[in-house]
Amino acid sequence: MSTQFATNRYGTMSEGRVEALYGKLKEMAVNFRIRPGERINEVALARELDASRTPLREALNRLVAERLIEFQPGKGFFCRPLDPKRIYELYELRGIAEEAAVRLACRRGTDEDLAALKESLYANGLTYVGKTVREVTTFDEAFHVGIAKLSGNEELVRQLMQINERIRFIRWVDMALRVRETKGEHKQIMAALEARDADKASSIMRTHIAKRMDQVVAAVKEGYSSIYMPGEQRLFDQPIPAEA
Amino acid sequence: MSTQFATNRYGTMSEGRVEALYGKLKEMAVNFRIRPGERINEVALARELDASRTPLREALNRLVAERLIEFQPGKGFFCRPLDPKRIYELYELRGIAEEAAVRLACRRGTDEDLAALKESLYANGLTYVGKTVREVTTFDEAFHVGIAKLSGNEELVRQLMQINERIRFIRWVDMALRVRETKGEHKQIMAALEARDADKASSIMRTHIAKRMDQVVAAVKEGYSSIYMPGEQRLFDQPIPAEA
DNA sequence: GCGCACAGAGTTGTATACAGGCTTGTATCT
DNA sequence: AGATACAAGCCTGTATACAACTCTGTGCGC
Repeated sequence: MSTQFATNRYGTMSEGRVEALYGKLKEMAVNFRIRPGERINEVALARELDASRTPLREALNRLVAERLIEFQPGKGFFCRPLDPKRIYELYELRGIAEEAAVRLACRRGTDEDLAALKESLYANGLTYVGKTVREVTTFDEAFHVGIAKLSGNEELVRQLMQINERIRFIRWVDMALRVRETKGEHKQIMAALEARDADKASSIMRTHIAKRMDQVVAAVKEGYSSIYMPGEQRLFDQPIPAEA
Repeated sequence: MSTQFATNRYGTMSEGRVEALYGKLKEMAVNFRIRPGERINEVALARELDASRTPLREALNRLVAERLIEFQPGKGFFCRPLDPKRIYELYELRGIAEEAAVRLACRRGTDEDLAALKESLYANGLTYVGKTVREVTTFDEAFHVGIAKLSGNEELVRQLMQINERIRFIRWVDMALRVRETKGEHKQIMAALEARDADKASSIMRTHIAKRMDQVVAAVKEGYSSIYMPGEQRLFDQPIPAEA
């Protein structure tokens, strides 16, 4: 055999066409490459993604179940809207999941696990200057998911990741405003984890997440026109300047 | 117009074909009408449900995203297996969600809400004798979901319902063994709610759920042959006898 | 007897066609 | 001018066809 990974008929290795489309579409929906509430034209999208409508619709249906896409019988598929109430609820849910996760992590994470997490925190989080908002948010999410993984509960991890996908766009806005606070808070959480202090860890976690909720929701409420720039999302791709 | 609800081309009212199939399939998957791990034959299933493969597959894809059905590219769709670890994790996740829900319910539920919940508890829960396991489990779920609704967080409610679907089959087993304890525990939770005692309510909730986890998981581990009767699920449909 | 190769049937994967709604723009009427 | 009815075009919904792949069972060689 010439290559380690043979490609099958889909051109990918062992991943079905539907899964590939699903991945691309998820990225589009998460990032609001499709505008909030916008109707999806299946034929156009199929052409754009170089696929046929059948697998496209199958992938879209998965996203409907994940609530990244909405569906109205007879009307078709739509991008989910940016709804303040929903975002508030998702932040709250995220808080619930993360608080529980960090408690479980205190109890179940091995010392090696904690060391590895700390390592990655310091490796990734040494500085945010020069990184883009997207990058910093990726690190942030990875840290939180890393904690959740220490809980040992894969379903909890999956649920957290699913919530994250649904609010990631908003978290960019969030992060663009308050990058500078996260690093310190992460260190605090890490310290509480190392001390195996579940109460302290979860309480820091709670305020860490709650702090962000209100102002973000307020921003969305005021009309997302200010935070949602159709087409242009360059803000999130610009490097963060050094402190003033 | 003759009838209040006109039927459209799908034979249902304003519900698309995919949604109808989705509903039927969900029922089949939740109840393990399809056996755990069993491969699904699309043509046969389509004929059985009197549909074509295209919408059937769309519905199945939604269930894949909800983890009630699994999918392997090139192989097809399978019923999810009965996996002890997963069930343990889902029970744990359920505990997390319900604990948070009852805390929020203490804070946000109005007195009228609580009164209505209590009403339904006493209306439904006066006695379990003569009811089937399925019926009792339905009431039980309704009570718990009722609490979650008082949290005001629809996403939390939805998440709880989704977890419930994934463990409902197991909860029948559970319930068949310990119906007699639930009523009292529900009354205790209700009392703590009325006293607006979030700590007490959540702690009762925790033990209420945790109590069930271990033995259920043990039962699944021993091989689900004992709890899963292929074809026959009559146990769950038999009336519960009076106490010995 | 055991293993392997191969053939055939069966099943999945996807493109496509067509029917039926939905949407939108226009023209007409009030 | 504004509202409404209508018609044309567009888009969705699903059936079906066909290609590609998987699985099973048989027969052959060892």
